[in-house]
Amino acid sequence: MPLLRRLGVLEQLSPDEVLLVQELARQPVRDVPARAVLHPAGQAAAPALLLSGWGCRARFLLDGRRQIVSFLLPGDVTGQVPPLPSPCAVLALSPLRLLDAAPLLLAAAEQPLRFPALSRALRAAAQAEDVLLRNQIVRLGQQTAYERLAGMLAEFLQRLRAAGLADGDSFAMPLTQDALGDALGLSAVHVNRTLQQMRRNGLLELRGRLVVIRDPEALRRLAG
Amino acid sequence: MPLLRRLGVLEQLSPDEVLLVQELARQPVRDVPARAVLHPAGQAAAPALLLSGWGCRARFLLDGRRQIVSFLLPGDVTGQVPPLPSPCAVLALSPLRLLDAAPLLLAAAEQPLRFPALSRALRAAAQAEDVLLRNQIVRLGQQTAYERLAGMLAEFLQRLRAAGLADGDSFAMPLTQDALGDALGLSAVHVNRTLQQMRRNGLLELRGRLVVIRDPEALRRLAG
DNA sequence: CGTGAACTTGACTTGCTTCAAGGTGCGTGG
DNA sequence: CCACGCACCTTGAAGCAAGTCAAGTTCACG
Repeated sequence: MPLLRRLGVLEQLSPDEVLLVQELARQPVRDVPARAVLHPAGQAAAPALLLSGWGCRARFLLDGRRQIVSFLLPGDVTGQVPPLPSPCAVLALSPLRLLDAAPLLLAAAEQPLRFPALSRALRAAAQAEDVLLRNQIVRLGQQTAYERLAGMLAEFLQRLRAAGLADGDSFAMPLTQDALGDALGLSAVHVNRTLQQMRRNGLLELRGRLVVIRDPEALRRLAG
Repeated sequence: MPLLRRLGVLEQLSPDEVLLVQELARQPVRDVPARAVLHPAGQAAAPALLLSGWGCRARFLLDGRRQIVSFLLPGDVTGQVPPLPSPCAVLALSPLRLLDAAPLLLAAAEQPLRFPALSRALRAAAQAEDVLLRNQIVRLGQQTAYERLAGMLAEFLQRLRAAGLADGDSFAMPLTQDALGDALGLSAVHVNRTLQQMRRNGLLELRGRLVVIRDPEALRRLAG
């Protein structure tokens, strides 16, 4: 379970916390097909824990342009208690398996002393999300298509590793080039050409949805 | 005082909170010249309350490119307790007057029941900052130079109004076109040309540092 | 098989950058 | 008081990264 992995890596869970998480695991799982809208922009959302699949937070302009603000990967938690309306829609980019995260968030918010590792881990996750937002701003503002893509892929590798979902330097990426473009402020055509250039330069290989990073060092250098 | 104004607008202060704020106002003010580095990237920062002047959070790439991640306007609070290292540097874009914000943040964090309006206001401010980050991502990812500039100026107007620093539809903007460019992912030259086009289109007037918005409606429409 | 979504490739266009050369306002020191 | 330097703004010309349009190709799936 990616969340356990992520929390466990960060902190040692207390017995009470282990119980809470085990109880969570017995909750019913919610399945959602690719392309589903988990909730539209401007609505308050029930918090959810992503077990598997990739989603995103996105904003739409009046003329249909779409900006993917951030990606949601397995182990991520979306929303908060109490739920607040957000200007971002949440979309499923692949089939998703979700768990209600309200018990988790409530426990951490209302009894931080009883669930110390959990609440610290959740605060750290929120902090990390903030850093990713700022990284995204740097990418979009200053970097070339080549650098943006490198940075994004490096970020995926790092996040999936933390969730135990990377196999060495490779991982499954259930994204269309269109979605990548909408996140990176590029056209899908240009994403395509840039990926090809990276393959030609020996940075990576693509086998269907599988991304194999051949030169992680260069990737990180490009990302800055 | 911009902070009082912003907090007061949002919430009614309790007597205890009024006392705390009055005590703060008796603290020594820290003055900082334009172009100063309040603290470099990667260092933990003491939290500060900005009384006057404009600053920014910025990140630098190895080759010198600079991305201004967010602007700090009067009434804004930077940093947290306990201080945490951040990948962003904090810079003064004009002369600044600062106050130590540690007492404020500590009070809100440790005695939320005694300072309810204050802690709610600070949470709301953090939330608002988050929204601005996402807006910035949409701007950089999807919008043209013209739209980006419109959105940024609309945001300035709105934020300065909340701080009581806008005079109708005009405000003082102590920014170079270079700084605007570094925030919007544009060259200073292009910021210049775009501003001229806005003037020609009757969107705004510039008189030195004074920005006079002539058509706030159009500005907001462009921003999306 | 057929159908649609995603990926690929080529030709052309464009928004923005870069480079370069002034112009302007202002503080500072002779 | 003037001259100098410096930071900032303005304008023109040329180049380029990325977008758009359009025509396939590949592949998964019913």
